[in-house]
Amino acid sequence: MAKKKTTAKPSTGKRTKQFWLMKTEPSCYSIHDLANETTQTTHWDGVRNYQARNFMRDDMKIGDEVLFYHSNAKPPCVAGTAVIVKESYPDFTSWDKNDKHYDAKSSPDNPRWFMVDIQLQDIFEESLTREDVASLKACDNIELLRKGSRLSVQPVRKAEFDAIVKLAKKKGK
DNA sequence: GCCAACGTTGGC
DNA sequence: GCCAACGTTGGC
Repeated sequence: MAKKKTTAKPSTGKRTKQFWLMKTEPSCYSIHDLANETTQTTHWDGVRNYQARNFMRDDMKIGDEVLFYHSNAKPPCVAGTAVIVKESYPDFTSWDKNDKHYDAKSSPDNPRWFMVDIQLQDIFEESLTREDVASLKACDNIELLRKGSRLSVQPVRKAEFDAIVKLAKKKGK
């Protein structure tokens, strides 16, 4: 019989809530489309980038909060917030031959791509532009504004999330 | 529409 | 394992 390992750290209490930013092109799927869904919830299908997938598959937990970002918009902006309501499960659109993001290497038996469900939390009265975000001291190092950054699912620091929400409320007045 | 920055693919 | 070629992302 194997001896029990004693090196593992004990699991102590709750995980801290994490924050994310998820990009979508509003011409494809906007925050208003999310608002129009039954229970204002949708599954985040179509991500075909490993780093973004790994964040969804491994790190996103129910209750985590999300900045909802409109890319390729005029102007591109943070449009509101959402919350994770279902943790990762296979992206079934990946084995749908008629889907735009079909991947022959993904199958129900061996899924390659994963997604989560998000629910709308808030639509900002005034969206925040990249310039707005850049004006925040707390966002000096935000991934979104890093040169060359293209990740469609990315972690956000709590201080960044809070500062963005705060500015959105101020701007919306 | 342009194009810089990335990520993936595939020959070698 | 290298890296050129190609396709994609996304701001401007």
